[in-house]
Amino acid sequence: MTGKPRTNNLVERVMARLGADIRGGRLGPGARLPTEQELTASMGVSRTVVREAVAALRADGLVVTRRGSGAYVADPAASPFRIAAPHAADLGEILDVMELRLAVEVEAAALAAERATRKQIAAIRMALRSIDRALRGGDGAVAEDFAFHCAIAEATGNRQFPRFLAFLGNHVIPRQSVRLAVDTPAERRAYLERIQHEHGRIVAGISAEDPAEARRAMHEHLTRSLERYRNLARRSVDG
Amino acid sequence: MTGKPRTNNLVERVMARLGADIRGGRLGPGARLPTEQELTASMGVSRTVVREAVAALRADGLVVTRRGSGAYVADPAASPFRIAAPHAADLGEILDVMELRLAVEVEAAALAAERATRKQIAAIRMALRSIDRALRGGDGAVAEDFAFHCAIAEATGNRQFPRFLAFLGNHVIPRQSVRLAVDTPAERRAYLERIQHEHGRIVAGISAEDPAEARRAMHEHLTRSLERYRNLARRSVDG
DNA sequence: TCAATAAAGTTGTCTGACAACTTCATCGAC
DNA sequence: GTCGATGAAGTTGTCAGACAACTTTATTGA
Repeated sequence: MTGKPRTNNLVERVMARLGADIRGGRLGPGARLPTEQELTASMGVSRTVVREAVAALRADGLVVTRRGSGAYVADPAASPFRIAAPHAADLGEILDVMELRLAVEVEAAALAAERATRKQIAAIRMALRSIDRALRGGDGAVAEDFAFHCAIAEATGNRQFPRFLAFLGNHVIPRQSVRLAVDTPAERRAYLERIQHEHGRIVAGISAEDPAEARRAMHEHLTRSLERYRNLARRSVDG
Repeated sequence: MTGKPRTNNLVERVMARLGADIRGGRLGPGARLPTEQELTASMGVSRTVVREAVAALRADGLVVTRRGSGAYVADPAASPFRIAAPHAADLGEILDVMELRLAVEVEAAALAAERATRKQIAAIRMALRSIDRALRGGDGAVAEDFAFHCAIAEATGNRQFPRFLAFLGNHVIPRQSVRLAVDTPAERRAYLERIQHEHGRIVAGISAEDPAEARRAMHEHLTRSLERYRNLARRSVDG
């Protein structure tokens, strides 16, 4: 029924079981975990393995340990927010995360329009020129595109924005790389040029210190990007 | 100079050192960590401690281990995004996170307006009535307010939004509780009524399937909230 | 009844050992 | 000389036992 364990790693097996008990609610906040002795017995592993598993769960913020007393399920309020790397296979999950990214970037553009320093605007402009250069070189300019968006996030003056984007960018920018394979060179050039036009409009909004315009421009830019990706998802599902 | 270690926990001490080496760039992605033997020697702890520290770092996604080969700094692209619970003392950090929340909630309102099912809209309306009831009972309705925002996040149909909000809500809703202490009862009632009026406008936008209006309403609502908090921060700093 | 004390239980740390696997140098055949 | 096989050394994974530090509970005594 349960099948063989997917991993040879004993620590992960113990982690998986305890993690499931916690997240599944069988062990509520504040509940005490089985003692190390009980776990070694019930799972047939050594204390070393149990302790490493608990150490990992502690690092995840799921449990706290009290010497002499036991290990307890942590208050969820104290555990940090995490977004695991979405499985590349799960298109739905990727789309969900992309929407979250859109939310963050749209506001970032508006904040950048309100607060960007001259230096930061110059950095954004430079990133835009880097994309131009890469495009003229026949490149997809994926890295340059990402750097451009990061420059805007930096210009918010809010450290959470670049942090968030830096994470998402690593996972959720299959844009060009995924898409370019299915297009003709002519379509591709047209597509990249339109992208760059959209970028230009975003920069104009920020430079003009017009948050509403910056927001609109970024929103349209990312909505189109999302829409393309959604079509791709539909296509790969239907046919 | 460095002072005594803040923790008695040896595992955390080793984690702190390795984590600092990694995040500080002294150990770049792909770099190999010192062997367990070297770490036991250089830090004067047992192998047990070193192994638990490495297990924790692995759980954090900072390190991957290869049996027979060594432990390596993970590709940052594979490590999950985390927002640690902001220190309550650090007002600037809280404001930063609140801006991130604003970004997410504004888009959530728009998505809810596009996609909410009848059932979801009913849930939002019910949450709104719960706030009403609590207010009439003389309560601050903090929990009910949070539930209202969560209901909107649910109505996006995107699981990432409620997840994100569920985390932030636990940390960043000192709104009323902080503020109410400094106001007269009359001011307080007026304030809460205006909040509720803003809520009503958000619901109207969502019900009318008008994303632009829902977005505007939510944006104004949260911007005011943020502004109040900013003033509070200024006040507590200046005087 | 209540406080001090003892005992049992639990996590934290140390030590030593072996298994499983990787890496690299050495050696031998061609 | 080149290339593959072999073996040794090094490294992580797991097990076992022990003691220290601390908490909780039960016992005892006033």
